[in-house]
Amino acid sequence: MSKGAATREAILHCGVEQAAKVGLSGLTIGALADATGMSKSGLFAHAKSKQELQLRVLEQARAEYIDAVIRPALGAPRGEPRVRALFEHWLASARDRAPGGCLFVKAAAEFDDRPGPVRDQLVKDHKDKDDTVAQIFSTGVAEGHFRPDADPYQFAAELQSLMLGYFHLHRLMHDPDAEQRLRTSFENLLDQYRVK
Amino acid sequence: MSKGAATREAILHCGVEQAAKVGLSGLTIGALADATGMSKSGLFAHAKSKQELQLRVLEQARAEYIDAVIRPALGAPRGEPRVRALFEHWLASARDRAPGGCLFVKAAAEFDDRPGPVRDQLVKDHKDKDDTVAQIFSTGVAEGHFRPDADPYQFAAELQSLMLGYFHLHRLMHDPDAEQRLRTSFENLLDQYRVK
DNA sequence: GACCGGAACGAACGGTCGTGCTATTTTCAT
DNA sequence: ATGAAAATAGCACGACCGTTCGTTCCGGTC
Repeated sequence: MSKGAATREAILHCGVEQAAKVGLSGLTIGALADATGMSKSGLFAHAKSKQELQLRVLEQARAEYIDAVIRPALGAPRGEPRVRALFEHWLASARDRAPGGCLFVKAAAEFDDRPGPVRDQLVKDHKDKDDTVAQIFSTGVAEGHFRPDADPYQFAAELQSLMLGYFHLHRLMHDPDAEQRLRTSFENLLDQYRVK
Repeated sequence: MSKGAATREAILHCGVEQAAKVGLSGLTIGALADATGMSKSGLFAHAKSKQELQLRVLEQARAEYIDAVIRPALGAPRGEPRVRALFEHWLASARDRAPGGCLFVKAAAEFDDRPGPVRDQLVKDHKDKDDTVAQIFSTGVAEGHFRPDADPYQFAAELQSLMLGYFHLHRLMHDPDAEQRLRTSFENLLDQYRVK
């Protein structure tokens, strides 16, 4: 790997970390330069603009999420086990990411009212994730684990809601019961969709 | 009402509006001064610091939330009707607040990793809200509408999750089905807790 | 050894931020 | 009507923002 590519990777890694703490808007060129031990201008040369940097960081976060959550889940057996694997990896990646919560949650709150390329990319990423979750759930329907009349996208939306609630309880409220509450809700959710 | 109190009220009203768009951190003295037709220093004189301004805006938003959601809900008959009233007013205040979503949602995402008075106040406000929701739900248990072994705070957490999910779908994804999905989830939630 | 292209640096720019200080205007009780 | 008090404006500051520019350093090529 060339020198430039290596530092660019380091920059993005630090960028995701910092953005998870202070958001994509709070992400600052100077602070990121300090964190990577570079000069502001040296770092800036790797991204033509701050917006470009935000998009790159978002792309990196997406890749990390896929590696940590989606891909491992797809390794589990089709149907409910795969849905459970998705849940467990999602929860683990959310719980253990310290400090700073999920970058996507923060970015979603930041950009839901700011049109532009960053927002567009964010919407696209979330759509992709919803598609994937819905498709994973569908294998559960095909396997006969879940009711055939279930709406996979309704499930995806409800699972997303639960995760958002968990983030809220865990990161803002520092509620020690956050994980237990999430697990309870998740089991209830599965019960709802399971074939009786 | 004295002149000063009037403008202070106008400032806070504009402040809540602006903070709902760009967040409590994105809230800027200069922009707020422009919005209210004042000079930066003139407006600044009303708040000793930006942090103080953030706290005042938060206080104002809390008051508006109580007026728009909590108080009307408490006017409904005890039990499930009151829970439903809470839900409807909450949804209405979230749906019709345009533009900019719920200030508390944005602020929660912004400050979950920034210790300080603002975060403390935010946690306190959310705790108060959870207490109120749990207590409203409890009247449903007392009335025999909900299962006596139900955990009111689990219900509060799940309702909060649903609202967060709705915000996500509605404000970021612009999903036209957001409200329908929320209503479906809410009915499922009530079913879960209802006495069979 | 001369040369070259990429990588990083330091300094500086224009702009905006929050925040003080000092006038000036406006309000209001007497 | 008048004088004290409150409200607002004007101005300047230091800090930090994203961005640009010229320069330097370093590894590989002829």
